[in-house]
Parts: sequence; C-alpha cells; structure tokens
Amino acid sequence: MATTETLTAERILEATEEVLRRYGPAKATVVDVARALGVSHGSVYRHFRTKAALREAVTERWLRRTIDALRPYADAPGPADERLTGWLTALFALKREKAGGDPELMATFQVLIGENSAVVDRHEDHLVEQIAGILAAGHREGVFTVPEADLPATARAVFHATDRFHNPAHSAEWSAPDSGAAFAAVVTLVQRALKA
Amino acid sequence: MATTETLTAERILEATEEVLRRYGPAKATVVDVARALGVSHGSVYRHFRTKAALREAVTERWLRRTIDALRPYADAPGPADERLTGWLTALFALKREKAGGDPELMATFQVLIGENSAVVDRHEDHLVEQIAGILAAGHREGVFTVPEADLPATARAVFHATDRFHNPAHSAEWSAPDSGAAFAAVVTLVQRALKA
DNA sequence: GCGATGACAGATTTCAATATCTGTCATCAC
DNA sequence: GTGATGACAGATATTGAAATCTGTCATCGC
Repeated sequence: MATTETLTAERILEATEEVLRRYGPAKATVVDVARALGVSHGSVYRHFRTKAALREAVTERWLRRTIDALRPYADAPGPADERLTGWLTALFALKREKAGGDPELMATFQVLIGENSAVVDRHEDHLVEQIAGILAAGHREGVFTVPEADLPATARAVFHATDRFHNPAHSAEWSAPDSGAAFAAVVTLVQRALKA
Repeated sequence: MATTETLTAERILEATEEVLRRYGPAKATVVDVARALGVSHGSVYRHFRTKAALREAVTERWLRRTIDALRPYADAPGPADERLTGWLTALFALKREKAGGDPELMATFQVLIGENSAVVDRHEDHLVEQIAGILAAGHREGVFTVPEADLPATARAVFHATDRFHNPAHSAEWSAPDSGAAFAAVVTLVQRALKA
C-alpha cells in the first residue's frame, strides 16, 4: 500500500537483502520483508514458496554479482599468465574489501552460504570455468604447459589452492598484515606449476 | 576423594578432554571436570587460572598430538618429493579420519580452535617448519628447484595451498566422493611448482 | 479472473524468573 | 606449610509461558 509499483520477485529480493543487512540472518523474518515493502507477508509467499527459497534466491543474486564483477578480468586482453594473476588478485581484493568494509554483512552472507551449499557449488563451478578459460587460452598461447586433458582438473586445483584467499570461511585471516604476501607466494607457486 | 592419586595438570587435562567429548564445548563446565575427578572445582583452579586457560591447554595438547603423528613422515627416508606427498597425504588422512570418525568431536575441537588463535598460529608454524625441512632436503638433493632464499615463504605457500585439505573449517567437504581426487590434483600442482 | 489480504494452526523465538557456573578466598585436614 | 575444600558474589545459562513467525487458504477488491 505504500507504493503503487507492482510487486515483483526482484523488488522482494532487494527488500530481503536490505532486511538481512539491517537485522542479520537470525532476526530477519518474512514479515519484516513484507513490512519493508508495505504488503502482507502472504504476498511474499506468492513469489517465493518458502523462507528458505527466498534466502536461497538472495544468496544466488549475491554470488552472481561476484561472477559478473570478475568476468572482465577473465576476458581481459594480454597474456594468460598475467590474466590469471589479475583474476585471482581481483577475486581476493573483492572478497577482502567486502569482508573488511562490512564484517557484519560478510557474517550474514556466510550464514546464507552455509545454508545453501547447492547454490555455492554452482557458484564455484562458474568461477572454475572462468579459470579454465584462462588456462585454455594460456595453453593455446604456449604460456602454460599443463597437458590439455588435465585442464579442467587443474583449473579446479588452482581454485582449491587459492581457497584460503577467497573462501569466506577464512575471512578473519584476510586482515592480517602479511596476508598479501601469503597470497602472492601462493600465486607464484601456482604460476610456476602451470609453466613448469 | 574417588582416588588417592595426586591431582596433576595432566590428569585434569585428560578429564577435561573426556568431559568435552561427552558434553560438547558449550556444556562442558569446570564443575563437570572436577566431578569427573572426584575433587572440588576449587582444586582445578589451583592448576589452571581460568576456564579459558584450561581449554587452551587442552587445545594445545590435541594439536601437539598431530605434530607428533606427522613427524615420522617429515623425517622419513627417501627422496624429498615423495616425502612431501607422503607428509601431505598423511596430514589429510589424519584430519579426514578424525572428522569422519567422530564429527561431533571434530566440531568440539573446531570451537576450541576458534577460541585459541594464538595456539593455532604456533601449531601452524610447527607444521610449516616440517614442510620447510622437507623442502630444504629436496633443495640439497636437487629434486626441488625453488631458490633457497624463498624456501620459508614457499613452505608456507605449500601449507596455504593445501589449506582446504587440512583446515578443520573445511571438514564438511572432506566426505565428498571426489575430495581425494581434488587433493591429488592440488598435490600434483604443488609438485610441479617445486620442480619447475 | 487475478493478485493481494489477513485469520489461523503449528512451529519457533523471546523474555524474565530461576538455577547453575566461574573465580575467589577464608578455612580446614594432614 | 601445603594442598584441598566449599560458601559466596557476580556472570552466564536454562526453562517454560507468552509472543511472534511460517506457511496455508478462504475471501476480498479491482
């Protein structure tokens, strides 16, 4: 009743994210979301079957934003080894910035991530695909010497090897003064492996 | 009063571990520990200034056991590259076995680990030292080509790159059917880097 | 007809009273 | 004298009654 705009899934997701931001994952309720939109909570249930589905959709939206922010680095011009370092650095910077800038929001999304492992798995697949794209280009360019058949497994290995620098479970460690050096050392290790 | 044995720090630690195992980290109290030993809780405070100090000591003991279990692999005979793979595999197997065999106990120690980051940092230093020892041997043998000056940073990078396979924060992922393959892929990556 | 509503049942959470725990210390037993 | 005890104060946790939330659905207004 507050506005005359149509109630869309998108508007509900936006309001849900705002409510999560304000109240945190433990206290955010569907009633809060409805109140923020000026509608009854029954209307929210018209667009999302359950509260869990709503939170899952918010999680998915948030993760997709990361994917989209990274795509330019995956598709950047230049040699593949530099692109890989650029992409990994961008991922680390993005996550570290989010964790440092608003630790509470980070904690909120960590809870959501824990609730929606299937969504997170798909997200990981997308990130690994971006890495795989860079590795394939590097293989064509002759910069990377990993056998072509191993590329998918290697892309995932690169993702896993850098886990500590993008997995939110480690966000507490990113504020350490030497985390940048530790990250650089792992990237160096990975680059050596790919060029071996 | 239950026994005539002397009350030692060691006996208290053993009882504390048992109480933690039985009740979990949230419900285990100093009174429980005293009860298990048949003494008053005041006597426990004679050996440990606070409950936090007691829990820290238990954490330290538990982590030291891991260090001791791994030392044979660090000091094993044979070429350094094989020793490194053996050591990493032993670490992963050890952690996975503990996590799979008794998930609740694992969750308990994850809580303790979260409470005692200083102890954990020292533990990590010990593990990194074992890796560094293997890398140094590999350098002498000519198996690893990493510059000698980089060895300490590289040892830590190897530890970080394999984080996902020994950090308890990831224990939920270790039961996945492809975790063994993912681990092998990362070890392969690390070996390629060291021999590059 | 179509999306929105709000009353409702059962599940979950909150809140305040009650109980237990942590850490101290004067006292006790040997 | 040494080490153990248990009463105590303040902090923390438990409990159960009351409030709120989730998810459904018959009904409403456009």
